[in-house]
Amino acid sequence: MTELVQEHIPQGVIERLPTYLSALLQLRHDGSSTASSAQLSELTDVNAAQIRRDLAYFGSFGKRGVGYDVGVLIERIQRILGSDHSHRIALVGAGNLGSAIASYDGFNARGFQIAALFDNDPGKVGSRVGDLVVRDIGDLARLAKQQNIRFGVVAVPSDAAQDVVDAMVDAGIKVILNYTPSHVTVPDDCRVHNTDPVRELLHTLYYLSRAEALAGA
Amino acid sequence: MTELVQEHIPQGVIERLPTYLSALLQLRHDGSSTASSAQLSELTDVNAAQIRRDLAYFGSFGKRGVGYDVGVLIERIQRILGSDHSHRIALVGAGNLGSAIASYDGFNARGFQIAALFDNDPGKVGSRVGDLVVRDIGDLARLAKQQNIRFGVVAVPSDAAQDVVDAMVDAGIKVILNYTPSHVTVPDDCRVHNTDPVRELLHTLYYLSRAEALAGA
DNA sequence: TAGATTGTTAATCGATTAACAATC
DNA sequence: TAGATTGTTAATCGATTAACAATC
Repeated sequence: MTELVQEHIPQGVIERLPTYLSALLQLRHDGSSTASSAQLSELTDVNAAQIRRDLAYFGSFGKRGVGYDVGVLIERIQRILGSDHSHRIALVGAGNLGSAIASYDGFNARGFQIAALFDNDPGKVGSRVGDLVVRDIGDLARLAKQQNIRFGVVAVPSDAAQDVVDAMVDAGIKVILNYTPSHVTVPDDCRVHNTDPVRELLHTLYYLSRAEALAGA
Repeated sequence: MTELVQEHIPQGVIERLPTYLSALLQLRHDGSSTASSAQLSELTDVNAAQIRRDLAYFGSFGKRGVGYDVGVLIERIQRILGSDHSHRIALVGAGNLGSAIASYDGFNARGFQIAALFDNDPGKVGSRVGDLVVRDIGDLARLAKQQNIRFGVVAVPSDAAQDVVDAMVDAGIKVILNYTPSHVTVPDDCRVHNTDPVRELLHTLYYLSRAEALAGA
């Protein structure tokens, strides 16, 4: 029996699922076993009708008059997203940023595991960063293929970004998180997400400027 | 003479302006003096008609038959966003992550300046990180008010996040970039942006799972 | 003038939300 | 049964885009 899924699901829906999941994980952590769309709305700043509508794209997971079972909904959303099992990540760059990412506790808790840490500095290769031993960047392709790693995180100096990305693509990595401000290119079957803090600041700056203009006027 | 600006501008428009700005800065860096909406479309993956439509919310900046003057458009977008002058940022946390952010070269290049770095560890206070001297977190409010700092970046351990955010709010900071996985709360007149890499990975994971399901079937 | 490209309209497309019957 | 809340419809709202007259 195959799952019934509508042919096209709006991107906005997919982007909100992780938000719902975060809220649900928090609810479970706090000991709640059920949640209504109204409660989820409170926690996520998403309209309650929209939450129900979004979930309905994938099936009916709630009980009328009762709400949603937190555990069940977590499981269903994780299944939909494909995070019902752990995914391995290759992290490249063992400097300050790489070390910070390697010890970031947000990955493991939510289905991602940093499987290997690479650097091109012979002085760093072999040293430990948290639980990881720094490996030579030359081993990336072999290890990534061996372990079927499809996620990569780039935490190297800007001017090395494209080279690292190219190496990741060659290694079969499909989703890349780029922490450098460099614009990098990848083939069509890969995705890059640039974590550009300035872009976010610029966008909020617009609203801030207007609020201050109003207050000052 | 006041600027003519429509009463309401869609949020999507505001969110795309930084994208256009990045492309234009790159074009200027590469020596181009004019750009058509078709060229910008190529660089940004945004429909050319939409770029023209978006810009038209704020005025008419181009020349028919010619295109947009890169320098002029950069200046106009920076003026619209409020990034035509530099903004000071207070960074809290002088660990690996804080040190990496302090030396991130993407801020200065685009109108943001890390004005001060704070930590609560007496062993770190007074030491240097790049060009900055680590200051005591107790000095945040005084310095932020003195220098009219309205941007804050949180790079501390998760369990200290809310305390730091509270201190930032007290110090008059209005826009906060939270690098911890903790959910933090702020008053209505402040904005928090959580840089949650897992959220982005989860969302791309959905598409990746489907692509692989198709390929495997 | 001929060619190019903007600014803008009007049509399409898609997402959001209020409302409510179904039902736990 | 009465109360609550889902799942879903239908209406609204808003954003995207093709098309083209204006014009450099």
